[in-house]
Amino acid sequence: MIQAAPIDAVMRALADPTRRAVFQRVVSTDEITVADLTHGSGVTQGAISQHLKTLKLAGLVAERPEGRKVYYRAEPEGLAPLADWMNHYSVFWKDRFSNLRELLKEIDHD
Amino acid sequence: MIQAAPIDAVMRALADPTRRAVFQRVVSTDEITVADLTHGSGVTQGAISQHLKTLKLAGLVAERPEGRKVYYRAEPEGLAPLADWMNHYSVFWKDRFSNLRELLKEIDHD
DNA sequence: ACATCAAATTAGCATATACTAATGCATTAG
DNA sequence: CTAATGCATTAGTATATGCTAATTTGATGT
Repeated sequence: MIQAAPIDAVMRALADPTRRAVFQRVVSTDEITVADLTHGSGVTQGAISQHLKTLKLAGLVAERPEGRKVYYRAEPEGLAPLADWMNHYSVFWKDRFSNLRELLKEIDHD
Repeated sequence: MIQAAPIDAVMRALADPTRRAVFQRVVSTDEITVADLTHGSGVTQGAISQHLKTLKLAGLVAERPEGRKVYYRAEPEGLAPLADWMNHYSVFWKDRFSNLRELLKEIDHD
């Protein structure tokens, strides 16, 4: 091990395909319960809870307990370390900026 | 395991801090040999070779053998899967676009 | 030819990780 | 109060991973 920065937690959290899939499902919904995430995930509820814990520690998701359910939502700022890291290599992906360019236009018109 | 896409190889390759450090050193130079990468890395030459192999399989570096040395260089397009993945969540990092905005200006003036 | 050097590969080991099954802990329903 | 529900946590296990030390492979130098 060489460092233990936030980028580390983020990259480790997103390295696992199952966990990345969980994150994507959380992102694609406003809020979603553990039970709903478990359905169709291919793993047990316990595994989902473990993945959510990892994502939470990485700052990628947040929870909102309600009764005996717990709703999870994506945490936008959690991706910041990764965005910053990418930014550092941005000269590399100049050619892939078409979408971003469009996005910037949208932001400008907000 | 749920999938085995290129994003998977890239994320796994960049998940390890030591390997990420190797990549950064490769990026920061035009070309660099295994021996040079080994110096100051804190791990053995064998370990560095292993990390380079992983990075190569992920498409993040390329090699140029010359005599008994092998020069490694960064492979820009290897980051494309990660850039695309980030792009998918771009609505999340709207607020972190200042640098990109500057970069786009530079590109526009090329 | 022989020794040396650079890098890749291998075997072995220790740790980390992803998972399941089982259990624990609140909360709600009857 | 008791049972059931939703989620977290734990123990245990199998596999993956990162590392070292040693060896192999290939190229250069003497």
